[in-house]
Amino acid sequence: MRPYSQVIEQLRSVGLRPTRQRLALAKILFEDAPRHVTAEVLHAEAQAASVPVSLATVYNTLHQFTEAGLLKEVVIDSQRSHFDTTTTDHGHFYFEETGRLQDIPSDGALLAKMPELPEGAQVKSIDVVVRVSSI
Amino acid sequence: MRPYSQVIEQLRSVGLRPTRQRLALAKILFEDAPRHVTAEVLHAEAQAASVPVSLATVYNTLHQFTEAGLLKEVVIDSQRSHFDTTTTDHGHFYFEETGRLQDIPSDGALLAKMPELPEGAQVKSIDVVVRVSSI
DNA sequence: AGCATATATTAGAATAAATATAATTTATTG
DNA sequence: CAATAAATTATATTTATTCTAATATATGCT
Repeated sequence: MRPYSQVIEQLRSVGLRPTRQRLALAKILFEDAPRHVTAEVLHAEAQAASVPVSLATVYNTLHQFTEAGLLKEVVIDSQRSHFDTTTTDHGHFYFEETGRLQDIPSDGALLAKMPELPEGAQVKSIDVVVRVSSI
Repeated sequence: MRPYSQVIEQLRSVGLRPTRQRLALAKILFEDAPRHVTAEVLHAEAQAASVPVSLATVYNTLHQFTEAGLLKEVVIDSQRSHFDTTTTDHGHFYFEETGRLQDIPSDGALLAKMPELPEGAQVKSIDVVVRVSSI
């Protein structure tokens, strides 16, 4: 069993050293993926798992993992950043009461047709958020 | 010509007094609608139009107008809030280089099918953001 | 292995958007 | 026009995030 070898390889392939902190955060993030985290949540979970990692490193790591294609940033509210271990195209349910995120199966929220793009524009991503209330 | 009477009525109907500041901000917002603003932009435009209004009031007003259904909040990036004078359902193009927002005509980004909702959940809104780059 | 160096991590300071506070001003109602 | 309820304001505060510069760690070379 080489539990980290895959992540180590992925990190190396994007020029990131497999440090103790990055590996520990990767473990938390991916061992029960798919999941969604904020920086604060990930930091708290690291502390709880006795992994001493600073909040600055959590932020750095989330952004580096996102650049490396291991995570995807999900824009849900304008006040905190959310990251998703599922990097393929898909939408999200956002539960307003709890703040919880849930993936929408990829066939469940496709656009009926691609809107006409302004001249010269190139699509970077299509983000779909279905805000739901449980009340 | 009673340029404000419609806004005054709308404010009254939601229990908001038609103050000098609210009317001035409404004028800026709606006289060349449809448009999108952030709090900072609206504040700057008010100053430029010699309407002395504090940033706190701009924030209050944007939220009150949103509650009243005169504006719609658009979540584009996690760091500043955007507001849209168009309150009907529609998506947005977001130009990454310039930060500019552009409405997608309502027939241009409809979901192919409504994703299956979790039990007891009620849809509040469906937000579609197409991030585009001009490079 | 040991050393040099490039890269990471960290605590803490700094920044920026947004909200809260409490005093003052303004709009409404009688 | 007075009473009062609501709104505005300057300022302080909060919160998420980024920056900084010092320290620590990983890597490559011998």
